[in-house]
Amino acid sequence: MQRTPSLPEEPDRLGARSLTSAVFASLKAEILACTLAPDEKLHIGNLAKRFNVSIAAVREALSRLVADGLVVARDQQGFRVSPASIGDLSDLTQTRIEIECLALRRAIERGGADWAEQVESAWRAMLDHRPGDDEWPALHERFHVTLISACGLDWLMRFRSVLFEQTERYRALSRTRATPTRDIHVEHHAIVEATLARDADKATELLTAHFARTRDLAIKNYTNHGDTSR
Amino acid sequence: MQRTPSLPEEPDRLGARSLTSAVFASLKAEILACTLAPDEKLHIGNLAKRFNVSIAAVREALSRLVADGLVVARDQQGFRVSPASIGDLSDLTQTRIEIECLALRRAIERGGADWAEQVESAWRAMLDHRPGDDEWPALHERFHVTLISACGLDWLMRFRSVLFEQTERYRALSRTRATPTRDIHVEHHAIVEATLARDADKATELLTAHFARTRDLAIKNYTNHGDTSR
DNA sequence: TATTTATAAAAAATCGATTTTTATTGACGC
DNA sequence: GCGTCAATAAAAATCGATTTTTTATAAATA
Repeated sequence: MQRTPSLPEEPDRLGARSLTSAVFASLKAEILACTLAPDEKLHIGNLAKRFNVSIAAVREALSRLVADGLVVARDQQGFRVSPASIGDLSDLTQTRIEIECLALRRAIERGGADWAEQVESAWRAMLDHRPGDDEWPALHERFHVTLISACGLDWLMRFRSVLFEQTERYRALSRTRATPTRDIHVEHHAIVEATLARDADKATELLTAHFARTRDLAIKNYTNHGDTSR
Repeated sequence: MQRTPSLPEEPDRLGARSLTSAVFASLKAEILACTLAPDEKLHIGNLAKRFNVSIAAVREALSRLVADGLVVARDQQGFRVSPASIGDLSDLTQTRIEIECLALRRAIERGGADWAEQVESAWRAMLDHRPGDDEWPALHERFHVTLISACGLDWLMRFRSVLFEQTERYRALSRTRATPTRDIHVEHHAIVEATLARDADKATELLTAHFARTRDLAIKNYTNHGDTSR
C-alpha cells in the first residue's frame, strides 16, 4: 500500500508486467519497423542507457527476440538484428505460401458455420480501414489468422505467426513511397468468397497470388530504396 | 597472463564459448531427455546453484530455450518446462507430417545427383547402429535432414528442426521399455528407395506412416507409464 | 611494405547484492 | 465454517560493479 492511485505510472512499462517485457516489446516494434535496421549491431550498453534499465534486462529481452528470429546472437560478439535480403524474402514468402495454403485447405475442410461467420466478420472489420491506418496491422493479421484458424494445428499456426512477423519487416522496408495500384480489399474479398464457397483450389491460388504480390512489391521498392546496410 | 596452461580447464564449459551457452546446452539436453519433466517449474535460484553460475546466466539460458519451444516464461512467475500431452503430440506429429511431406516433394523435384548420393550415404551411415546407440540420434537426425535438404527453403528446414526436437522429448518419455517390434531400418530403406526412384506419392506416404508409427508408439507407452506431472 | 606482436580501449559476459512481486499462512470478522 | 485481509517468507526481477573477451591501435620484425 505504498502507491497512491492518482500518481502517474512509471514511463516505461506500457502494459508490460516486467521491465524486460517492456524492453522486449519496444525492441520488437523497432525491429519490425526497421528503425533498427537489418544486420545492425545491437549495442547492449547503449540500449541499457537508452531504456534506463540494467544490462541484464536488455540481454534477456534480446535473448527472447532470438525466439522470433528477429535477432541473432553469437557468443562473445553480442547481438544484432537479423539480416534481411531478397533471397530471404523469397524463401520466406514461398514457405509462407506453402504453409498457409496447407492450413487453408485444412480449414476449408474442417471449419464449421461459426468459423465461416468469423471469417466474414474479420473481413468486414477491415473494410473501414486502409493500409497505413493505425488499426490496420492488427485487423489485417486477425483476418489472416481467422481465415486458417480452423486448420486445427497449433504448431502450424505458430509458424504462421513467425512468418507473418518476418514479412512485416520487409513491408516496412518497402513502405518508402505510398503503396501504388493495389486494391487490397478486392484481393481479400476474392479469397473470402472462394473460401466460404469451400473451393480450396481457387482459394489457395488466390492466397498464393496475394502473398506473391506482397513479395514483388517489396522487392521492387527494396531495389530502389531499401538500404539494408548502414 | 595469469593462467598456467597445464592447469585443468573449468569443468563446465564443454565446448561452449560462454557460460550461458553451456547452461543452455545442459538444460536443453535435460529437457529433451525429460530429466526435467514437462511442466516442471524451473527454479532459477536452484539452477544457478546447481550449475555454479549467476542468476543472470540461468535466466538468459532459459530465455533462449523459449525460442525452441522447450520452455515457457511468464512474467513474475519465472520459467517452466513446456507442458506435454497426447494432444500436443498429435498436433506436433500431424504438423510434422504436413511440413516434411511438403519438403520431401520439393526435394524430389529439385534434388540433383549430389543430393541423391548424400541421401544414400546418410542412410548407409545408420546401418551399423541401432536406436539406443550413442551415435544414433545424430545419425538419425542427419538422415532426415538430408532427405529433404534439397527442398530449397531454409525457413521450412528451420521449422522441421523445431518439430524434430519437440518429438525427441516424447521419444524420451516412451523410452521406458525396450522398443519392441519395429524394424526402423526397413522403414528408412523403403523411404530411401521411393525417394531415389523420384516417386513422391509413395515416398510421402511412407514418411507419413513412419512419423505416425513414432507417434503411436509414444502414445502407447505414454498411457502406460508416462507421468508428465511430478 | 606486409605480417606479427604487443598494448590499450571497448564491449560482452558474469557475478553478488538489492528491490519488487508473488505465494503462504494464520488471525480476524461475518 | 468460510472468506477476507495482513504479515511473513519465498522467489523473481533488477541493478551496479567486476571480470573476461574481443576489437582497435600502434610498435616491431622480417
